Amino acid sequence: MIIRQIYDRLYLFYGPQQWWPGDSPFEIAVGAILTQNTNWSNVEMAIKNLKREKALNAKTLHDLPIEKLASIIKPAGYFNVKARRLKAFIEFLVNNYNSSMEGMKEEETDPLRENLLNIHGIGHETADSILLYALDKPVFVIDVYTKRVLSRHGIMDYNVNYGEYQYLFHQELDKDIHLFNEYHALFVKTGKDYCRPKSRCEKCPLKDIDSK
DNA sequence: GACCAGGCACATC
DNA sequence: GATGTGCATGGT
Repeated sequence: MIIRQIYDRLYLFYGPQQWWPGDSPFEIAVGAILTQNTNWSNVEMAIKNLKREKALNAKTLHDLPIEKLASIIKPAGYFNVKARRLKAFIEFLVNNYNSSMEGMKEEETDPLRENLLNIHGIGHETADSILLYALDKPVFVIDVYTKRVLSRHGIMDYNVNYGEYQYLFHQELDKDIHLFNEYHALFVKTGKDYCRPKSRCEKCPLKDIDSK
């Protein structure tokens, strides 16, 4: 099918993307919140600051005043909002899993996803990024690039909701975490290179792909 | 100086 | 249920 074809085409064109950039499941979860509507290079600065302050762990972050946390993550933008969101996630991790991502990893995917979505500041994409990239759960992550690429090629309307986009990938692909990992990363890559709002389709590896 | 970036919650209609 | 708005930094 076309979903598999697109993956093969992108993988051949770009090769493996080796996501998620991060040293630990905890760092990946923090990065998932920090990167909301934000360029990754800004997130890297914020994470570097957290490491410099030796604050990239649940216990330290839990005790850190929120104003202090906001100032540390400033380069990531929306720092007041994100400080609150990080605090909410840490609270969940401390209260339910004794501060350990390993404990979270033991959970069944579906109920865990529901619980993540109930945390303030964690929506579908952030929850799924944490599930796939930090916890090795076979959940496909949908983002603005995924929607842009599929809608550009007439595969699905841009305004269709998150769940329907995700359902398409879950139907068409084996539940393979390596495949899901690479595919999402490849969407981001090709989205940045060739699927911007101001179209740059001439050299796009998917330019002859059409659902019709 | 405008535009964009690996979203989400909340207000309003 | 759909649509609009605030949040903010750093790179191009």
